[in-house]
Amino acid sequence: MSYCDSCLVRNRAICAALDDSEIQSLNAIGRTRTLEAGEPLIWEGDDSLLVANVIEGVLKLSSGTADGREQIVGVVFPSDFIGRPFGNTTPHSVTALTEAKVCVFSRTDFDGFASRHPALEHKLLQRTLTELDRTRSWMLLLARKTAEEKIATFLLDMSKRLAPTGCETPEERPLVEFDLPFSRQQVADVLGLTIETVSRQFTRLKKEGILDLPSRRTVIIRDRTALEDLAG
Amino acid sequence: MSYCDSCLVRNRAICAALDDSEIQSLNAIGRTRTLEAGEPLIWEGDDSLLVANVIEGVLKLSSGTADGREQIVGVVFPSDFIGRPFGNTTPHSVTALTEAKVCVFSRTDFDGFASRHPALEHKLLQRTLTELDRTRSWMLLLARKTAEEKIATFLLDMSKRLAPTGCETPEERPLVEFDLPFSRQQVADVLGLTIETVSRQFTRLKKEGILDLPSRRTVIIRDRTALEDLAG
DNA sequence: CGCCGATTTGATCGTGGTCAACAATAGTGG
DNA sequence: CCACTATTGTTGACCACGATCAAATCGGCG
Repeated sequence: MSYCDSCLVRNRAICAALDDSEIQSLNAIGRTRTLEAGEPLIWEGDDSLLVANVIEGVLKLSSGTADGREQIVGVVFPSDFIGRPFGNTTPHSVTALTEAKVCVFSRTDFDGFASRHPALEHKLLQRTLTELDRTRSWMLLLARKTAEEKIATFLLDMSKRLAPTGCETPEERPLVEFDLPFSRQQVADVLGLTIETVSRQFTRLKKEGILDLPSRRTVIIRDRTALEDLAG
Repeated sequence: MSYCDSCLVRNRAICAALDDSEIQSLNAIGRTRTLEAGEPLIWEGDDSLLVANVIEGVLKLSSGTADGREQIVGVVFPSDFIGRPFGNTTPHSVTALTEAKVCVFSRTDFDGFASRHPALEHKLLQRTLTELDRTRSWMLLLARKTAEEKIATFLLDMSKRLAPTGCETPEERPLVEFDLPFSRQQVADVLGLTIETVSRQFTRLKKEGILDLPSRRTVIIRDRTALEDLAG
């Protein structure tokens, strides 16, 4: 009996490329692991020993300078793939933002398995290409957008990516109300801002009636159109 | 007889995954194209009709906001892959920075070919993973580094990536003198700065004796260690 | 209730952007 | 070959956005 049978992301993660017997063999080399909010899974610069699929929760990929400046370079959600296959070092840290469940593999085991299953590699390639597109778009935001535009873009992005994946794609059903899996500091680290600037922008959007912020992490989008205009 | 036989990047591009007979079939669906400096190959948001390998020259991937702010989100060199396979739209423009030669394929032809040649997809996956790592590192630069650090990092990166690829990897033999394939405006567009700031930083590095700038695009690194210290 | 970390708010500062003038270079045609 | 122009790059003065420093407030938890 395979754990994968009951896996929440069985049909969305790269595993969807595999049939039942193949899933069995993949299951044999993987194991699930639960992480608490704030718990690290991979450290920047470490040997690349692990890869994983996200089953539940949200994790950040981050990178920092020698003198302590930090930047979140990616955020991963259920069904996303984590880690650096076919390479010796992981260039970014991976840390859970919420309580999370991941399905981890030894990198070398996974590399071998992937090499024997082209359909899996194909899924991984598609996923990686999509992630590269998203990352490049984020570069435009980091380099050229104002603080206000950054915040607006970020909130719209989160309202889409946090939406439960049902029959329709998330893009079609963005959330109106959601809890950010980020502290103010982490929002700042995603957008290349400081915590104070993030805070000021949030309160401004609230004052203008575009948002409601009933608790520290809860966001309600009152006027999506206005937010889209601000996103630039 | 295959054109690929004489291809300069035959053993470095993803084509290296293919044997002679496979190269023949790939050759049958591709053609080479020459681009002049400044000539566009793909427009942002267009249907993804083309993919390509870079044979000679340097090209930029760029993205812009509605109101005209531009950001260069990637720079590609000989043997690099261009375009968005397995997807309907190319999210970024591709434009030649120098005179360039590329080997172009219809995206659908390429998709089909790749699906039948897992070794090719594997190479493409590796390349995409590496590019994603590089792009994420660049996010840290865009979001957190000062203008001086950006310029220093950029020049060091170029001194490595413009180095001719011989037996040793480029990383081991960075150039001391090279011609930038970028105008000042384009350097600004890579680093998320303005042309004036770029110009000021260049003259400052020259005054401090770290660089020589004998002509508009020529850079000579006089003190690499100092530059590395500035890169942060 | 009282403590501690997270967040908000306020005051001030500095980097890099903006606007403007000027200089150097490349390109063009007589 | 040189004048003339167009383009690109440099330099200067000033400004604004977001950073920094500092203090107050909120909220969760014992």
